[in-house]
Amino acid sequence: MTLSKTFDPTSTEKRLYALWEHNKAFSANPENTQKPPFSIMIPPPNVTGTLHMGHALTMTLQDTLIRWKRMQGFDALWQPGTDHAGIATQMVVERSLSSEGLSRQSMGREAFTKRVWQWKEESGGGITKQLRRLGASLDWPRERFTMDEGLSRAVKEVFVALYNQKLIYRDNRLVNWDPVFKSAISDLEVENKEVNGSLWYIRYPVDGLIDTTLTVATTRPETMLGDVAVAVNPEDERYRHLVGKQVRLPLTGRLVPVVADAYSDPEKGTGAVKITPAHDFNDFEVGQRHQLPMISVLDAEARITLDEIKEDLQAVAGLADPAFVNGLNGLSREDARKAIVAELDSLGYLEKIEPHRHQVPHAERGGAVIEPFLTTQWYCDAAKLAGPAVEAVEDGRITFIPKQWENTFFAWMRDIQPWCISRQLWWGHRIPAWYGPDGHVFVAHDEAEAQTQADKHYGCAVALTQDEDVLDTWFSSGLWPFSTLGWPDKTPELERYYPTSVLVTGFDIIFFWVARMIMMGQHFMNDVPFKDIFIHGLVRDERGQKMSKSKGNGIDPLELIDDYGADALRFTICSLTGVGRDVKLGRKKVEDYRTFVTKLWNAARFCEMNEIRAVEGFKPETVQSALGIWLLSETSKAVEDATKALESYRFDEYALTCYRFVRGCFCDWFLELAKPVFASENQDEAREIRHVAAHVLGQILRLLQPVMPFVTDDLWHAFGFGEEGSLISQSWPEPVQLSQTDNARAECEQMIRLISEIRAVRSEMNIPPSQKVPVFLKDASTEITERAQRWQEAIGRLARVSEIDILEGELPQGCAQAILEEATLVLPLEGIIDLSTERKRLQKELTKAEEEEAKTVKKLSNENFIARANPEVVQEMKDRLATQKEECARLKTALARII
RNA sequence: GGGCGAUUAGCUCAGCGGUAGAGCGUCUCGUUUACACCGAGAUGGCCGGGGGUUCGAUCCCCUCAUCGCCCA
Repeated sequence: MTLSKTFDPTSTEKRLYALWEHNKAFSANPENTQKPPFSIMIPPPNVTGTLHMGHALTMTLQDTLIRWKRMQGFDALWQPGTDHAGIATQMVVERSLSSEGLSRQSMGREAFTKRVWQWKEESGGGITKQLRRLGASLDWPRERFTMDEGLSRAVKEVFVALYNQKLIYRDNRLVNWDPVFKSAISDLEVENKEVNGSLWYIRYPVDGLIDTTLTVATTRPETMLGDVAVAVNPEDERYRHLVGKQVRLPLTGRLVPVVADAYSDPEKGTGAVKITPAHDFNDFEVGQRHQLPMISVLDAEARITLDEIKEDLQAVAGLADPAFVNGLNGLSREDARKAIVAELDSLGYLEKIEPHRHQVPHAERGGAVIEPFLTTQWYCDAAKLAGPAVEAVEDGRITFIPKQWENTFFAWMRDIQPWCISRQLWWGHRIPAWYGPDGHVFVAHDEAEAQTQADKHYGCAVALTQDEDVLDTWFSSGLWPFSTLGWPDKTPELERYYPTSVLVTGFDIIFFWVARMIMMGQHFMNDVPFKDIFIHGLVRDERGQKMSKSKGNGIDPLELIDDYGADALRFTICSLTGVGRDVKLGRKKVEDYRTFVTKLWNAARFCEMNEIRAVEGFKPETVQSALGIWLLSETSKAVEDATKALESYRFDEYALTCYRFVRGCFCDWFLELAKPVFASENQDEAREIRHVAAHVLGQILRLLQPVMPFVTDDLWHAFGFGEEGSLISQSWPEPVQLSQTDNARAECEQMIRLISEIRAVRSEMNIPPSQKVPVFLKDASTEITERAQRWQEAIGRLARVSEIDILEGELPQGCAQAILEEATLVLPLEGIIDLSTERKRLQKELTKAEEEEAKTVKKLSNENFIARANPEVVQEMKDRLATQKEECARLKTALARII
């Protein structure tokens, strides 16, 4: 076959991916005990999700690792799947219902759930198709979904077990409440946003002291209906005399105590703070410390409700009017606030209003202002589960890369709060708890089991009703590393792939997901879920801005793949993934790295044109030519570096190593130096160089397969290395140890330096490449001379040299000169160059060389250096000085020769 | 307020005790049998400021500044 002029990513990607899938090239094989296992769990994307750059980043890294390990001979499992994303999915389906004039309430739970499943089958999981476009080699037949039967069984099993172990319980406490969804949400799903608000200063009359008021400052005046105390700092002299007294609340007329509590900050506001335990997390704790009642005055939709206070409303002239308060019933938070502030103002209890910037909690999804809300929810005792999870990281069974994330993990785990696991949604794992007529709870795997428990408990048959709520999506995600492998059954997969090898994810879900997997894994599997955790950064745009829909600065990875190919995108991502750094990615970067794909393609075309084909049984040890040995040893170095880079998750170094080797070594030097060999009479050498080229091209394709799977496989097949689609299952290259490479290396490196020197002189002297120039060697060793003779053809082509010879006698007029070790390269250019330019050029070189020499001299003249530094370093400096001195001397001589 | 990270060439980033590097950009030259999605060459840096440790600091320690993230 003949390679087309350019690489066509689109058709190649489509063809190869289908072929790989057809060949089951991504399949793990738990029965194959010959190979050691290596496994990665995909962080399950949201089933409503579409591929964004964040996915492209994390999946590219994972795919690179899994492809690399597969080549290294591991039985590699990359476990695919998606999660059911309770809130997000329910939102999506409710939105489409509302466009049909329907609502979830009107259709009922069962019909709604059915509808969600229907949506999932038809439109959900589109991301799995998109991952294929990226080239992700996931073991698709093993794809899982958190709502699958198997995973649901795991969820029930875990819930029941934790309940029986008293690690799951019900509790009435404050939760973060989304008043739009009317559901509890996790602390972690709350985003605090700084907003411009106000601080309202309100006077509370002190009971029994005429004309004495205590002024509280608050950001939420509407909650004063539910105030149960005013707190002042016990150290605060201003208020000490008031502690133990009571104040009368404006509007409601209730009496509440003044308590001393360190929570009150004397520096903030007036130093006196109103306490509303049912509507503020800090106040809740103050309330508990002082055994204060909790009064809710907002309902599930964050509207004023008077249910708990209407009995106690008092009429106090000029202070409290029950009619006003009754009028607030059903008002939104915002409207109630306006009405209350206006009323306080007109009654004269509003002292002042100050502008105030403060944090307001918002729901991450939907964006509603979160309301702390007092409800009964299911909780998981995360503190108990955290212990063994922390230990696993402490004793090194789990390693974070980069390590500093361990501190973040520890800090959160050591102060972990009870985990609210119930959600007031319909889409998710319904809580396996049933209630008897008196509210007694029975937790069981299914209704029958609950019924049996109930029958026993009550001594007679009673009707049970199941808990309406579902579990937090992260509850099921926390089980992902073992539930996907078949737990609670003892499957071969579970036995073989748990614990998994590495988890690759972003730092934004360390708490949400990573920590929970470790807790659940330790508790139920009695082992860590993964050994390494590679935490990568976030994808940002070129200017370092976070990509977001609202900013409109996001880039669609699929568009990039369409325009530049998946290989280019993947290579760009790897190149930019340093340790612990965000990835700034723009279209331009991908465009730039695409040139590398093209370069590889063109190099391959050159090889093809020169009849370079895969050679069966090639033995690197038999290579005789300096060029061949040099390339093979450079290849070994690249293989070693690339492997080391991948071993330490240095994707940037891996990419860079390949880039430099292919471009800087293989293309720029080897192929160029090979041209004269191919053109020469020496058929033996030409054949050998062809074989070396073929071998190294094969090594390059192997090295790049993990990151650029498409173009490499295409070439692999084209060059006859193997069947189409077979590169993925080839072995990872190993460095070869050649004996006696020193001479060959020295020779090639010296000739490269020689060519570079001549090129530099020519370029600086502005000699056009079309003009060939002879080069004479002065003071050259026989070694250089012989080498230069042997490489005459190559030097001629690459340095545009007409002939290279030893300089007999004196320098001709008008020469340019360059220093190469002990030799001086002389380019006779009379009439072509301006002598003063050459003088300036040499003078500049000399100045630079003298500066370097001076540095070394300074160092060596420091007695302390000689006495205290490592002797090897001292010797190195002495050698360096000798070289520098010689170079300076030669440059001076060269300068002196210019008349 | 607490914690973490960053600060190196115009830009994006490596390096992290012993002559400051890459890619992109810029400038110059160029179409020599793979490649203009190209080649050759050059230009470009008080390695954020100050102090300390050391024979020697971009690198280790302290401190300040600026920016970013997380937690309150």
